[in-house]
Amino acid sequence: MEKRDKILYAALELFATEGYNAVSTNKIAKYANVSEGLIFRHYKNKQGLLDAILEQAFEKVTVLYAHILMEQDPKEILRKAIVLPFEVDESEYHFWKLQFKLKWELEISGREKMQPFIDKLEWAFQELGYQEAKNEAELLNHALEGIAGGIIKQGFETQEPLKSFLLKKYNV
Amino acid sequence: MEKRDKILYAALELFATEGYNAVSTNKIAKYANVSEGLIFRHYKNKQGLLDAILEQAFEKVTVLYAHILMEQDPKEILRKAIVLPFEVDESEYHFWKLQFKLKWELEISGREKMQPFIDKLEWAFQELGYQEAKNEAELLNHALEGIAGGIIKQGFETQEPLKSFLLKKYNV
DNA sequence: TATTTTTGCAAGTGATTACTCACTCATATG
DNA sequence: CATATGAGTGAGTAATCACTTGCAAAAATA
Repeated sequence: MEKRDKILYAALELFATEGYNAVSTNKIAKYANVSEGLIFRHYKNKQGLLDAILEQAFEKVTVLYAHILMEQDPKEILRKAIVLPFEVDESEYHFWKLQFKLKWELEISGREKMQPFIDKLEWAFQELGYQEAKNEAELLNHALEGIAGGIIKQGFETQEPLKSFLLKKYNV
Repeated sequence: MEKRDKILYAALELFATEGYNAVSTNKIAKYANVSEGLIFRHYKNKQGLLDAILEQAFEKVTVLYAHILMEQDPKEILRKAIVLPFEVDESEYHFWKLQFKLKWELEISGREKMQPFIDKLEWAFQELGYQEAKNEAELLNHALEGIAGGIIKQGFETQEPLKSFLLKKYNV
């Protein structure tokens, strides 16, 4: 692995576990086994390093949601949406944790990227004859975000019962 | 207001808006119109200042949940729980935002304090004849946390429709 | 092979960090 | 009045912060 990437992944892991402001560039360098100056040769500054990480994260999110956004069967949309948080690859765990952390630490909303997903949920609920499709979509999204957060903070198993429960509830 | 309290409220506001690690004691002192040294006369260190804030926050949370924990009518429990996020006093806004921020920035769970509330929800669902009371309680809790977070980040109005929607959904 | 470009490091930079110290002042108590 | 005490300050402290510089080795290009 190139040192440039070692820096990025070290920063990702540290940012995700300790937070952006709590991690110094010196710490990143030591964790990546690299001189501190090299960070600034490859990235403009600390913020630029974070931007590079978020860009990669954005790609991963895009891929993850792609299957759902392409799906045409409303029931299948709901099923895939519910199952989604439970099928996040462990190797991408840090990316997800960082999303949640930054959402609050730096007030990076992430809402814009989610909107197409929520819209698709709304459409699915509409197709299935739900009266208040929009509210149903917002509510399910809240629940799924809560589940994802629960998985990140307390582990997989704690949220597992909610998966089958939701699948049953929405009959998918 | 005593300077000791001015420090506390200045720190609360700054921590809530910018985050714990992003705010220096120098900044707090200037914001509170106080010498930096005074912070450390009244509080052991920066962490001690945060602890004092959280202690006050804990009392507020306790009061807020007290009404629900004392309630005996299951329907009324659900109704009060759903309405709760919408009735947070604006003067306590910073306390709430700080809770969410610290939950992720410093990984302070807050789960322990919530557990009696979730248990009460479960009991209410059980009384109302719901099959999977525990899952219903966890799900509603996730939704309500999502709504509270939405109120804090995007404002009251954005979540308003979900209130009446939930009240209707649970028939309370 | 000669020359340029990229990659990398060690040792810096000034600014900022959390925190301490020596001290003054106001009030209270004997 | 004399003295003890706690509130308050402003100038420090060493450590750490994000970031820069000078220079060498390596790699790519000619």
